[in-house]
Amino acid sequence: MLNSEPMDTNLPLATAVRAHYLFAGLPDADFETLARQMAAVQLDKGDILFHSGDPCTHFYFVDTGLIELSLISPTGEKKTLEVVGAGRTFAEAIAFMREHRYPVTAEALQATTLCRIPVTPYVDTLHGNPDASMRLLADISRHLRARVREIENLTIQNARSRLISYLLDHIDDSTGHDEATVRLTMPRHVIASRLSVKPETLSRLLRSLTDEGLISIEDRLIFIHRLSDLRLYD
Amino acid sequence: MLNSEPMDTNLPLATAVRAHYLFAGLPDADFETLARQMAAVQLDKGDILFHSGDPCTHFYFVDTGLIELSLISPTGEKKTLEVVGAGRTFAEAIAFMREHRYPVTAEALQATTLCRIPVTPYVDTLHGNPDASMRLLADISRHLRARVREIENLTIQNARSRLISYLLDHIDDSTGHDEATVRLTMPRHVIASRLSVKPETLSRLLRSLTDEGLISIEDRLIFIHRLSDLRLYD
DNA sequence: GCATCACCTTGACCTGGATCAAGGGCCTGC
DNA sequence: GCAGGCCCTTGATCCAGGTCAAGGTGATGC
Repeated sequence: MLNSEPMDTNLPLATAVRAHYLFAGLPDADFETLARQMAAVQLDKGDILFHSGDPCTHFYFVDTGLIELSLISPTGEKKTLEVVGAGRTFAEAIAFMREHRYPVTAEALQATTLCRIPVTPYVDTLHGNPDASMRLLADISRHLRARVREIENLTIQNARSRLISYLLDHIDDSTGHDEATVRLTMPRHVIASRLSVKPETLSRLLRSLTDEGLISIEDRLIFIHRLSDLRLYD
Repeated sequence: MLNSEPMDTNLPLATAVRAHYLFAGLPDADFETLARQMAAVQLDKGDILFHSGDPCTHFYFVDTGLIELSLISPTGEKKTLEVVGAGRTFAEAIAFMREHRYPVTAEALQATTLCRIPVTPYVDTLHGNPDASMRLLADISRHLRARVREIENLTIQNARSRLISYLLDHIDDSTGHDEATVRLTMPRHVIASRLSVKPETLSRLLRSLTDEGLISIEDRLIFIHRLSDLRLYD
């Protein structure tokens, strides 16, 4: 279950947070003050860190594990917005939101270690640190850009194109030739939700790409035979 | 056609920009410097101010008129993201984007007067103005929030619910009782695109709400008979 | 060894919204 | 006045993707 404890600023976790670009620009003194107010949080798979609509006072840094950020309808349907892995922060954009409530739900997809950072002290340090403010501006702008892209995908691409874009965006090993591999790090139903389709549809789409000879699949590993061909459909 | 000229800082346009919250926090001297680099822009209906993908160096303040921000697919399909009216800015979030290209296309829906503001000098003034930085952070966060809402609408609501939300969000005259009116300020096909449906579908949806007695329509004016009833479907 | 459960696939069928086609109302220019 | 454009509505039909139902596979526990 969910469990948190004050953080020792000498722990490796503190060092990892320090290195994150949202904190890298801060003077030591400011960071120390902040760090004393951070806490480590442990989550098991399936634990919910916060629900959409909960009052929000902290944002988070992922040390290990995976956090799924999703929207959930009154009828229980879920849309995965993003999956955040080690070394990244999430929910930092809440700092300046009118309604102080999380707009999304955060759930651990596996056992996860987080660093919880209180927003108010962080915002306070921004006042004296133009550089840090610029970094946060860049960060939030990047999120905004990503959301605009998502809307673009949802409205002017179909499910097949979204899957292809997803594959092309998640290549982990490109041999440099016209082929590549993608390792699926999340359960397929999470990927389906990220792509805004049902798992059945994802399964059928992967099937049809396979049948057309564009990819082949071995468990969680997907081989893209000809990147150039795949991109034609993007 | 598109036409621009350097701006006299004594013009009413400069006063209007000065009053906008992104500038209200700036010291006079900083604003003066900025204002000297601004220019007024006139657009006719249908003029395109910039296309998605164009290099971006300016953002804009709308003095009069309406600007449609949209995404356009290679096959020419258009999705309206937002329509910006008098007194508001747009494209300010480009300031911190990696790729210095507009992510959307901006088109005048009617004759429009804008003030064009160069990004770089604006960002420069932010360094010395923590308050202005905070305002921009709040502004971009609000945009981000709006996009997340849009994704929520697109994925977990259907077209009918989106229309109902739209109506409820655009009430201009609420008598205080359980009824209200909505004036459609844009052509229906633009509203359709904002809702991510085809004009035919919007027409049919309005028809069915009318048939169910929830609303009645008189040209560009929609009467909501019982707000409470309409909200049940939201 | 086998029950259970999570995860995934496959098939048959359904449906919301798109597409295609036609027509009506109302401007604007000649 | 009327020709040519929007802009919008309505009807008929289509289809991408959802829903429902039935397995299959593999991991975990007893």
